[in-house]
Amino acid sequence: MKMTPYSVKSLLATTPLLQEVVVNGWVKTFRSNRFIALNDGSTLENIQCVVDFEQFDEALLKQIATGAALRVSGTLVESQGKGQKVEILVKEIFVHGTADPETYPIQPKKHSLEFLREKAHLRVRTNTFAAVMRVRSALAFAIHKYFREQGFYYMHAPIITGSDAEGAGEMFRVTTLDARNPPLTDTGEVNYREDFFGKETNLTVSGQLEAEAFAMGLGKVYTFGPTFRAENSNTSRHLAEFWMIEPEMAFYDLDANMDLAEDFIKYVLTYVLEHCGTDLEFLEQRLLQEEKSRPQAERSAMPLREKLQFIVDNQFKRVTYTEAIDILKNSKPNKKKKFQYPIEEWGTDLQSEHERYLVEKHFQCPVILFDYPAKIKAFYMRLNEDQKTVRAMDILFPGIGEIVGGSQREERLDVLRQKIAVLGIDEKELWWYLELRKFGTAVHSGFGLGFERLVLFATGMGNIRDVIPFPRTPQNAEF
RNA sequence: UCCUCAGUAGCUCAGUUGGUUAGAGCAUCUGACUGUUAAUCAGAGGGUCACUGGUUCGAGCCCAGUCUGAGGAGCCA
Repeated sequence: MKMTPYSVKSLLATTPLLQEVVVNGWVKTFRSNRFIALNDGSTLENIQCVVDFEQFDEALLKQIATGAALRVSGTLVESQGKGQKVEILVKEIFVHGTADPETYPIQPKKHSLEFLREKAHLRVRTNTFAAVMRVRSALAFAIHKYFREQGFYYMHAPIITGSDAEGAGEMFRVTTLDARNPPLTDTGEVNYREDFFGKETNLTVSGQLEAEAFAMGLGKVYTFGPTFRAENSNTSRHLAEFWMIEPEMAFYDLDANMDLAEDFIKYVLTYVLEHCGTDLEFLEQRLLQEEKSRPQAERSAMPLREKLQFIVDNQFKRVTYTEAIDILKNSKPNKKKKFQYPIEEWGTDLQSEHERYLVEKHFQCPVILFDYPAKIKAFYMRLNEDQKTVRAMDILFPGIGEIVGGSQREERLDVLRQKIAVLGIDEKELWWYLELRKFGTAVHSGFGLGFERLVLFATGMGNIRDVIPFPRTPQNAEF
């Protein structure tokens, strides 16, 4: 008898019953020497497989422990128990592979996220990580779906970059030179002319410059790929390798850019609310349990799904940097000197505590800050008429902080050259970027969205290392 | 990188003012039971108290250094 195996997900939705079925999966628990809870990753829920232990070899039953991989065949019937609608009356069990309970670390109990981080190769077998990774996959799909429906083209920006003027932090060097004995120039410097590319190269910190080039031909494009930052960042919001979505649109000004970013975020959150109900419900309960032990003030204001729905239903508040400074200046914590960095003058960058006050206390919803002082933002952002501010925007989310950073790009060649000169960047490094302004330049805009920060928000998880399969952080590239 | 906190059984954690043989739950093993939902009941095994050095008659507890982890800050997405 050869049958195509069912997924657990499809079995749980199967009617009518009394069919002969085959299913593969891993044992979650084996209760009373009779009930196997089997899961194959297709859904959070398990299929209960009922074994008449008198009919099976004792040696076989001993192999059925948490973590073992099985193929089970039998009859799908209505369950006599209360926890599930259907179950399989088992006729045959094949053990693909055992999992010795003495050494298998994922036992049916609560494990700390820190412990599971050290078992990243096994943690996807837990309910929490399987749910997070299914939501992550759905979000990635929704992103492509959204842009496709909006007439965007997906482009692949290079991972290895030769530009060192991107100004988005420390970079990882890419080289084939012998680290212990590199070729040197007459002046004793490392001679990169002898390196693979004949120049210094790094892993990309942003696909933006290349996306701008493509937007000026394809109109609307987006990148969605890995990004690398060699910053020594040790926080729950930073990774050395992460995934970023960077749309870039010709003929879009900053207002259109903000409209797109807001619509985009709402679309993908709506998608997971509609398609990941079971997983989100589980993650919501998990969060509720976790927060029970915390004081009221530190708990989430809303359950997870309600929070996501709230984001979808409400307009993001749009505030200029100048307005934000006024709000902060007149805020209670500033007057009572509660801020570690008091707001004194226009022109300084906002600290985390200021952003959190605006988002979590003052507006209590996502905030888009725009028109920042030119001197605290990157050289490629478009200068406003006031000559002081640039058309930059950051979207701030409760609990996450900055989830999007974007701008209208400086399309005027003379203005851009002047800014490059002031910053002391060599024009030769950006020759092709400047040519985009020389030939058929146009108003254009774009932004970058940190994918893991989006997953963090959508799943209610607290640490970015728990929403990416195998996190890379300073001093850690295991797996 | 800076600040703060932590490291005790496979896992989660308790361990009093420094005092004799370091405890619990889960997991494991043995037995009982068998329509269970992280099954239950009885018993058993399981420890270099992160590491190195110091103070003391005596250190899991005090001190110094190192390592690892977490939270916050900076950098940013």
